[in-house]
Parts: sequence; structure tokens; C-alpha cells
Amino acid sequence: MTKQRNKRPTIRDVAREAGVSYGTVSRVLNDHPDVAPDTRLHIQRIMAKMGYQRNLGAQMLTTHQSNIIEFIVMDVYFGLVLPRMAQYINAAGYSTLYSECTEESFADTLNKAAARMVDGILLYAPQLHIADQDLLAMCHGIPIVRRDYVLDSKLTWVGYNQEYATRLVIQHLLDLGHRQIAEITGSLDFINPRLRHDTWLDLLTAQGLEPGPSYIGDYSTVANAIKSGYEGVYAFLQRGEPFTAIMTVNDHVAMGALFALHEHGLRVPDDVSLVSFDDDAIAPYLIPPLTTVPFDFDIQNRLASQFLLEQINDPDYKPHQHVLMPDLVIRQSTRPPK
Amino acid sequence: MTKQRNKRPTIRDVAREAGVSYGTVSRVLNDHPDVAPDTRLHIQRIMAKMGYQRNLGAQMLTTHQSNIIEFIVMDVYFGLVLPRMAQYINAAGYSTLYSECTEESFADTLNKAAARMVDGILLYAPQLHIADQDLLAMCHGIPIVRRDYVLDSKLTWVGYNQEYATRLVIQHLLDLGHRQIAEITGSLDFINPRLRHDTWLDLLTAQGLEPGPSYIGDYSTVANAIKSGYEGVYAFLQRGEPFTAIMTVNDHVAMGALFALHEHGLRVPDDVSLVSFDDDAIAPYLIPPLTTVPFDFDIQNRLASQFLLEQINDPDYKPHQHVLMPDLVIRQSTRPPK
DNA sequence: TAAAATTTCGTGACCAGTCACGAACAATAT
DNA sequence: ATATTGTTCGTGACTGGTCACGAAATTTTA
Repeated sequence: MTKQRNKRPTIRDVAREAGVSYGTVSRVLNDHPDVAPDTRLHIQRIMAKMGYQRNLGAQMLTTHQSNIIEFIVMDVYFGLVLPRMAQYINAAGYSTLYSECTEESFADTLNKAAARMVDGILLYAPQLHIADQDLLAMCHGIPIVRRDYVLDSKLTWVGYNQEYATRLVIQHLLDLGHRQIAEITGSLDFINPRLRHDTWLDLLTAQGLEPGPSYIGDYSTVANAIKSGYEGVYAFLQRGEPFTAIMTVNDHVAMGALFALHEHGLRVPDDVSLVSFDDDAIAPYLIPPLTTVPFDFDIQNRLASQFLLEQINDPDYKPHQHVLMPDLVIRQSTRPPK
Repeated sequence: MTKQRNKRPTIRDVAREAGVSYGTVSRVLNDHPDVAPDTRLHIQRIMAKMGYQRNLGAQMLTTHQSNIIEFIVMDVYFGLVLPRMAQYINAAGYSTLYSECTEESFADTLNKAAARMVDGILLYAPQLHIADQDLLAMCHGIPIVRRDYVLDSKLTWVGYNQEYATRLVIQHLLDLGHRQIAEITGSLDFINPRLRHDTWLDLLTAQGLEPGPSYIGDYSTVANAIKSGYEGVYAFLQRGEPFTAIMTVNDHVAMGALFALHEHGLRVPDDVSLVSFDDDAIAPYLIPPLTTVPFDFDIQNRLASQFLLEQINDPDYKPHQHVLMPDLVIRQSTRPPK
């Protein structure tokens, strides 16, 4: 009784067909030089003819690597970050595993990554505060790169200088003559909101100004971000807190704020100036187009994946931090106060 | 000379430590009933103590499955689709592999999926026209579910009825009194634009109306979508084609159109009515809030992953097509023409 | 022409699990 | 007390690759 399942050909099937030993087939599979050019060609032809595909389970078992890079996202569900990241990973011949986790499930996620023999980890976790050695210990030796601005880490990361970005925004508003500058931001447990909030505070108090009202929302999803912007403005108005300009944590928050201002008959930029961060695709198409600080996600993704690949291939890779400096794109949402 | 690498404990290490055979350990690992309750507990304790994690490569090799579900996206880079999908996949104990591909690389992607012994495939490929048996042949027996409205397929898919959705939109505009209804859509090779375009055409000609101008853009990314809406309106105005209402293929296209109309001093809905599809988070926060047909991505993702899991676990699963019927959400972007 | 060096390839051990088979022992039925 | 049944567990074969070692064949050198 023969097994009639449509089994895939193995390395030994190919060897038999080609009249060589399985070792030789393994060699052509791994581009090992110890094989004569014409036998290599012959075997490659046979493999193509039989539709041979290497069994990745077996390969994992012996080599302890999986040709997978895992992209772990924590506490944030933008989605948009992934597609380009995946392109860079796949272009390098790896597959992309995507995981979301919370602070509690983080250790499990990393354990599973180790069990999967993942070759590298890209981490996007703007809320995660962790000592380098703790993170390394959890990673089981898997190379890791953070796609974040992580001031206190000596591991490899890529991110925009948040203090500098905030300074651009605040200075622009001050130059225009604004003295009551509000902010609508996210949880101060997140790195970026925290850094921007602190910078905002520092710059204004350095000018002898009272920091304008501050609203802490949630920008972990697009829908929440818009809602936070909307509710932030409502909170300011309800509490009667004066402001002539608002700095929002991203463009979608600005969109919500814009809508709320409009509902109250406040015009941007005539009555209120609005500045945000990211320069998402929507920013130039809001009415009025948004003054914002472009954070190029694509560049960050490209650099992060590039550094990770270098780290994977170079056994004595030296971690380094790549700080990007943003510009300010001035559009029509800012103007001197009346 | 002992190997001092920090090797992970194997099933046999656990067995030795627990004083049983490796077969027994394998049994507790797989919840096999043939093991006494107290030995099971004992072994579980040992495993926890040693930090044992099953080697997934070895498991793949013998079981021919990987506990991975692959989400393949083709020709489209929304990104937003993924996060929720991943949650459902992960909640079922699978890892999520994310791949993007084009029509050319599709076969390779599926071959690689087979080599990875992926347990199931979720396919989001609104542009892919392929006969069921061809698709099945490419899948190497891996269960597959499409997250799409694929009229001519008897395989499993989930999607909103596009003709019905279009009818809602057009009927709404007709009821308001519009007679010159334009459309800004995407490539007619895509299933949804094609079906909507045809329905738009049919309904208007059935009313004895001349179909309004049509612009074919590209909504494969958010940025392109907005730009297409913008350029569509410009094209209409430049060519002097009259219209009192526009049906756009999604909310971001509508956003671009809104911006272009505003630039030309045309007010929505006073001068032009605007309707779109999706009800993305931005739709209620545009000015004016957008009348649109909500396509609940979350439901589609949940159903698609649910059907896939059923198909994976049930050997004689019968494929079926799940058609969702949308509503129309009327906001402030539509009004009778002047 | 023989010795040495190089190229090319076969062999076997190994990776860490799974699973069918049957043995040992205890529990129940006759 | 013996036969039968059921529970629990050990054993060995197997999955499909990788890699080090050494043998044969071929080329280069003395």
C-alpha cells in the first residue's frame, strides 16, 4: 500500500533523479563552492523540473534560523507603518512576521520569537521604558532594532529628534507672536508625547510665559486620534482656557481639533493657529492645509531594517543610534494672532 | 571540550530531569490523554522551571504545519487592514505572516507559503481575477479565504455587496434630484471599482440619464487616493463637464475632491454633493461630514479569519461566500441640487 | 612518471520533535 | 484464581535538511 499523498520532493529525491548524493544537492542549495559547475547546473535543472522547494522546517532544525524577521508593535495600531517595512524586509529575502503585544505579553512574544528562531526583531514600542540589559536578556540573543527615538538606550534605534522638532514648532509660533500656546497630546508614558510636552513646557517657561492648556488624549488608532483632537478643543473651550494656537501630537488629532474649532465658529488660522507632527498624507488636504513637522516613516523604516540586516550579518556589529532632524513645513494653518 | 553555548533545553533534557521518557514529555506537550494526571503536572512543572520552549522547526518537520497564517495583500497598500486581522489570527494561537506581492510574484509567494508549511492563507487581492481551480492549484492544498467580494468564485470569501452599495448611493442622489452624477474611481481592473462603475452606468441609463463624467484614479495608497480625488475634480472642471454630484471610490478620494472643489469656490453640499464608500475614521470629521457607505473592515476581518480557522480544523469544510449588505450613512455632504 | 595538491563528491551523525506499537502493570470480570 | 480490559509509559523509526570528515578522481608539480 503506497502512500499516494502528493508529497513534495525532498533533497534525496532530487539526488536520486540527478544521479548524485544528497550531500551534493545540499551543496548547490547553499551555494557551496565544492561542486563542479556542470553538475551544479544539472542539479539546478532537475530541481526546477521537479519543482523542488527546500523544507524550511528541516532547515530551521539544523541551522537555528528561520529567514524570518519579526516586526513587533506595542500599544499602537497605526497599521500604516507596516507595509513599507515589509517591503524592505522582503527585498532582503526574509519573510515578515507581524506581532502586536502589550507590556504584559511582551516577554511571551519574545519567547515565541526565540522558539520560531526568528533572525531579527524590529520593535516599535513608543511606550516601552526598559533598561538595555533587560531588553537584551529578553531577546535570547536575537538582534533587535527599535524604530523609535529612545534617548536613554545604547542599543540600535532610529528616530527623529523630538526636542528639536518641538522647538521648531514652538519657535515658529512664538515668532508669529503667539503667547498662549496649548497642546493636545497623548499619554505622557509614551516617549514622544513626553519629550514634546517637556520641551513645550521648558520653552514657554524660559520665555516667561504661562504654558497654555494641555489635553492628554489617545492617538493609538486613527479614530481615537481624531476624537482626541475633537475632545481636546471642547475641553479647552468648556473650561474657558484661553489659547491662540494649538500644537497637536499628530495630523489626525489636528483634524479633530479643526473640526471642533469649526463647530464653534473659530476659524483656522484667523482665530486659532494649528501645528502638528508627522505630515501624514491628509495634512496638505485639510482646509486649511496644515503646518506640520514631517516625520518620514519610509526613511525610518528603511534605516531600521537596514541596520537590523547589518546586525544580523555582522557578528561584531556595533550598536548605534541614528537621530534624524526634521524640518518644519509651513502651510496655511498658522498666522499671527489677532 | 564541552559545548558551552547557551543551548535551549530539549524534550529529552526535560525527560531526564523529570525521570520519564521523552515520549511522555511529548504527550504532555500535545495534550495527549495517555498520561497520568500527576506525572503530567510534574512534567509541566519541570518544563516551567527549565524554561522549556518547543522547537518549532522540529515540530514543523514532523507535523507539516507551522502555526502560521499568512496574510497576503496584493496591489494595495492600505496597511490599516492588517492590525485587526492580526489580532484575530493571534487570538486563535497562530502567528501572522504578512506578505505583499504583485501578480507576477504571486505564484512565488504561494510556493514560499507552502515551503513554510503555512496553515492557512488570507488573501486580499481586489485586482486578482483567477479561476477557482487555478487558485487552488497554486495553493498546494493550503486552505485559503479571500477578504473580498468575488462574484465569480465558489471558494470562501467575505465581502460587501458592491452593486447593492452602489444602488444605495445612486438612489440617494436620484431621490435628492441629482441628474448629473459623476464618479471618481480606481482602475476598472479592480473588482470593486468595476462593479460600482457598471452599476452606476446601469442605473443612470435605466433612468434615461446621461452618465456624468468619470475619472479613473489610483487609490492603492492613502496619498494616491487623496491626489486622485483632487485631480479628478480638476479634470472635470478643466474639460467643462457638468456635474452636481460626485460618487468617489473611498473617503480619502472624497477628501481630495473636497479640497479641489473648495479651491474652485464650489461649496459642498450647496454646489456639489459628495458621496463615498468605506466610512473611514476621517469621514465624520471632514467639513462637511461625509455621506458614505460604511464597510466595516473589522467584521470582514473577523469573519474571514473565522472561516479560515474553521476550514483549517474541519477536513470536510464546505466553502461558502459571505455577502454583507451595507447601509448608507447620510451626513451633510449631500443635498438637493440648486 | 611518481608524488603532491586540489577539486569534487559520498557518508554518516545530528538537529528536536511526532507517532505507532507494544510492554508492564493495575483494575475489573468470570 | 485466571482471563480480560484499560491505563500509562518506553522504544524506535522517521521527518528533511546541514555539516564535518575523508575518499576518489583529477590536476599540478617535482
